[in-house]
This record gives sequence, structure tokens and C-alpha cells, in this order.
Amino acid sequence: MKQLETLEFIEAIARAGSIRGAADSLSLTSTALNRRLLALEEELGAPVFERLPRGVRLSPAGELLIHHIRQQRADLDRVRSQIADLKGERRGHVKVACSQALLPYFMPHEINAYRAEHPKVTFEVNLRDRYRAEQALVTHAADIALVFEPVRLADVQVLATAPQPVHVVMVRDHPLAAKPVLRLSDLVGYPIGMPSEEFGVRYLLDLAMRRSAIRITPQIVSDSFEFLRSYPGPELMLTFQIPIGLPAQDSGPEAFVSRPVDTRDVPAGLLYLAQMRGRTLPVAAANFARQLARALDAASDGPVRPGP
Amino acid sequence: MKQLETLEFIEAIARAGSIRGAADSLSLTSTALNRRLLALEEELGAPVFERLPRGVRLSPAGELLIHHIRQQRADLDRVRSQIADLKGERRGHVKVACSQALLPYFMPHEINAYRAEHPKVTFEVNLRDRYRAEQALVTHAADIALVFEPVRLADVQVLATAPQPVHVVMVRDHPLAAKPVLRLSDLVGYPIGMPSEEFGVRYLLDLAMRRSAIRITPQIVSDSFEFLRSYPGPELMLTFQIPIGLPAQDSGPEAFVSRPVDTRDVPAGLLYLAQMRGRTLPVAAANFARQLARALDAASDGPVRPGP
DNA sequence: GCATTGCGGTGCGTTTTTTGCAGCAGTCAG
DNA sequence: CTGACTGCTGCAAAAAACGCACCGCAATGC
Repeated sequence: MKQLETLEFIEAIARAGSIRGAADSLSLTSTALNRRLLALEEELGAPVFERLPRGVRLSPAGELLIHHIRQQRADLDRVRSQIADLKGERRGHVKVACSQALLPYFMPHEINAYRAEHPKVTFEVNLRDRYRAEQALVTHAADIALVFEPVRLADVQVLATAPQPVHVVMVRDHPLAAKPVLRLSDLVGYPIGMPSEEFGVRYLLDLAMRRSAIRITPQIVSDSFEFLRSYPGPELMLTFQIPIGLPAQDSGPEAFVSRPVDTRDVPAGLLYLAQMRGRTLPVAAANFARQLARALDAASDGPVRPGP
Repeated sequence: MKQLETLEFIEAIARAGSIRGAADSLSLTSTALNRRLLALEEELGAPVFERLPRGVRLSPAGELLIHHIRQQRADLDRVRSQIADLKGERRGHVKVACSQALLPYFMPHEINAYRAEHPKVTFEVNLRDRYRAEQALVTHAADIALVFEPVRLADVQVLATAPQPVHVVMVRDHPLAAKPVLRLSDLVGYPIGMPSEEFGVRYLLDLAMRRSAIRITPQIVSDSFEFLRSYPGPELMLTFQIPIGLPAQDSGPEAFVSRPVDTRDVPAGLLYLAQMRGRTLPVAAANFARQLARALDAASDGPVRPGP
């Protein structure tokens, strides 16, 4: 959009940290970019960047401006989306930031279902930990976020929640697989693989252990559930996951099974569907969010995973 | 601001109802303006205006766009204001829409007090009836509104309220001036001048009469309180006003006095200070609104007008 | 019923704005 | 000191915006 071109350029400079760097990434000369910046600062009556010997950095005024720019662009996107919608074109682009647990089953399934009805809607799904998911909403890098145990929920609006008790994942013939529900004390003595600290599951486990005498020390810590899940085979290792990140219990010859941890030991966490507070979402994003909210409600109404 | 120039032009076309008309008011050729419009519609992928034989009219897409334009401009104004503020320049421009009663005493006094501290802040005060004051907030034609008995308060956020009992205004030596509080029945038989129906005072009186047997038929109806106030001299005519639109009771040799109507007959109305819901006001407007809120609180805490 | 008026849109030459190149002074790492 | 990097500035070329004259069209006035 021609209107916001200069403002986009400003954001590019902020990202690059230098005018010349941004100019390269924009396929422009530094001259042109520099002059646009100077003209804008002239109009604003205040410098947008502090000039450093090695580049530029946003000034306080620039911080205000960059916020404004992001909002302007998001607003314009929304208007364009609404206009396209009233032309009957059910197209659009939805940006989702979500926790890891949503990636293997939930998000693919939901997006697939949505695209079956609206094939012209495109998606962008980004893995963001609980803190950065909220940041993504604020900077308009994401339209909606699905986060397990978010950090603070400031500036965001909750659209739906679903309780998610922590499950232990193990190989099918693990001794503990015999029990339908596990106590924390059951786990002592087995090798443990834990997600790293930025994850909600880890947060809940740390919280639980702080309140009890039981200490579970992980042999493996990783920020990749993929890795943790692939690892346990040889060692009978236990790892953790929430139901929405697990396959249906009876879905054929899975190598792994999961058992819930007793909620007296580790309380169930909450999965949040959220958008930025006060923002009107583009049509496609709003509709998709509505679908997700229904799916989460359905997941928490019935038994989360019907046991055997 | 260069960024929004085209969008401003679009709004001008919407106002003028024709491209050529808008071009004249913008000191442009219709050619240039027309081409900008065509380019924008190209970018949007939808016509912004319906072409009529005698000009243009906003299309549905245009309605969405014009809303966006107004919001963009208001947002940009706010950012500029914030930037100016952090430079220490306490300048700015505040647009107020208010009911008639605020014009003679309250607004001049408050603006004067504010400008005493911030001389670089300029003001724009527009008389808007209860319906149009809310409209002004929504279209960003006003930053804040002070309305007596607003219509519906949708899309607006109330910052403060002050109760305002209806007063009867009369010449100093009017027979009714002897009573400290008037009943509605006291007024029967005297000539009456009433504000027209768009005013909150009239709304309250009509409401009261609908609930009682007493009928007060006005001899004079006017949308100008100035006129009504100037009229009563020769005829002992009674007219109505709320305290905030009246001089202090004991302020020297006024020709007129006022007496409250018993609130059992006519309930006190509410004066609302409001802004648009969800909007962050420019610095100057926000500060002025805070001052007004204090003034209204003070007015309703103590006795509204200390009697003799 | 026909000329007039005002409308949105278009081709073309001109004016204004933007861009790119070359080069300046300054800072920092090695 | 050297070399690489920064933001910034004349000056000429390229690009975009503009204004004029004009077209087709529909409503209006007489």
C-alpha cells in the first residue's frame, strides 16, 4: 500500500539498525531511504532515530511511532479483509502464534478443517513460547495466539480456555503404563526427560515440586518435544505432554502411550486462546478464532481423552 | 502529513459528493484527484464510490474505508501529540462538543483555567445537541463531549457525570421567586418559554409531564437559550435551565434568578463527560478531560448552587 | 426537443518529486 | 594507519504527479 510505504521503511530501519542495511533489504539506495527518514523527522518535528557511530537506534519518539506504524498496518489489513469479505471473496491470511503442543495434531487438524471450507484463506503458524506469543500479539506479528499457561495476559483478550492436565508419555510396555493415573511419587527412579523452562508444562511441574517433598531430576532437558518423544525408546524414559499434543489414546499401533498425572500432585494447566485487547480482527482471523474457541470448548466439555 | 494525503482526499470527495467539487475545495484539478481515486480503488480491488450521474456516493467498501481514514488520522494526531509532549512542548489542540448549557459559564471558565497553565494549547468548542455530540465522538470530529442527558451512549466511554436538577429561570421580581423550591403545579398559569425537543431539559420535562396530570403548554419554543433568556422581561415568562448554565446565585445585580424544580416532579438529569470508547486521547485532550472530570465531581459533591 | 450544464474518465505534454551516483566527514576495529 | 562502516549532501537522471483539453453521458432548463 502506497500510503504506508514510508512508515514501512521506517520499521525496516528499526529492524536493521542502520539505514544502509535497511536500504539493501528493501532494494533501495541509502540515499532515498535517508531522505525519506529526514523528511518524516522534519514533519514530526522530532528525530525518530538516535544517530550512533555504528548506525541508528529508535528514539523515544520513534518508539511511539513504531507502535503506531504496526497498528496502522494491522488496521489497514483488517479493512482490506473486510472489503474483500463483502465482495464475497472468502480470502485472507491468518497469523497464529502457538505453543509447541498445538503443532502436531490440533493446529493441522483445525487449519485443514477451516481450509476445506475456505480454500483461499492462507495461514502462517509460528512456534512461540509463552512469553513471546504475547509479544507477537502486541506487535501484530500474530492475529491470534494459543498458549499453554501464558505469563501475564496484559494487553491481551482471552477468547477461550481449555483445562489441560499434565500427562506422562512413555513406551507402550513401560511398567507405569499399567496404572490409569499416575502419582508424582510413581515417577521416582525412572529416567526423566523434561521440556526446558520456557514451556508451560515445565512451569507446572516446577510449581508442583516446589510444594512437595518429591524431587524429580531430569536426565535430559530439551526445548524440542520432538526430540524428547523420539528419545525414550531405549531407556524407558518418561517425558511430559498435555493431551492436546498427544494422539488419541486408541489410535492404532502407536509406540507410546500417555497417562495423566493426578491433579492433586500437579494441577491441570490452562490453554488460552487470545487476541490483542481492543483489536478488531480481520474477517478470516475472526472466523478461524471462532472455530478454535468451539473446538476448545468441545475438548473441555467432554472427557479430554477417554480412558480405556 | 504526506502519508495520509490520498486518504484525506478521499474523505473530501465523500464530503463534497463529487470529485470535481472536492478538487475545487482542495485546490486541485479533478484530473489529479480522479486518478488518485482510481489508483486507490485499483489497490483495494474494489470501488470506493458508486458513480452516479450527478456525482459519487460512498460504496459499502467506501464506508469501511472512511471509518478507517478517520481513525488513522485521529491516531496520527495522538502520536504527534505524544511526541510533542515528550519534547516538553505542552501544545496541542482540543476539540470539544457540548450541550448549550455549558457554553455561557462552564466551558469558558474551564478553558481559561487550562490555558492559563498551557497557553500553547488551542481549543475548538462546538455546540452539538445530545444526538450529534455522540456522532461527533464517533467520527472523531470531537475529542471529548459534555452532554446533558445523552441519547444512547453506544460506542462512548463515560469519564464523569454530574447530576443537574432542572431550574426555572424568571425575572428577579417574579411572584414565584419568593419560593425556594418550585413544584410543577406552581408554574401553571404563567407564560412559559421552552427549549425545543432536541434538548435534554425539554426531554426531562416531557418525561415528567407524561407521568403527571399537570400540563404546561409553552407559549414560546426556541432552540436558543439566549433568546429565551432575553425574552421573559416584559411577560414574566418562565423558562428552564440547568445549574451549570446559570450564573452563581448571588453574583451581583443579575436581572434573573433561578429556582430549582422539586425533584419529585422532575428528576434531576445527568451531565455526561465522555470520549469515544477504546480511544487513547491526545495528551492535551486527555489532560483537559481530567480537569473537567474534577470540576464536575466538585460541582456534584458540594451543593450545586448554594442558596441564599 | 434541443442546447446547456455538470459529471467521471482519458491522452499527452509539462512540472514536481523521488531516486541513484559519487563523494564528504566521522567512528571504530585491527 | 588502514579499511570498512556509518549518516549525510550536490547534482543529474528517472519516475511520478499534475494540468489542460477533450470525450461520452445523463439530468436539467427553456
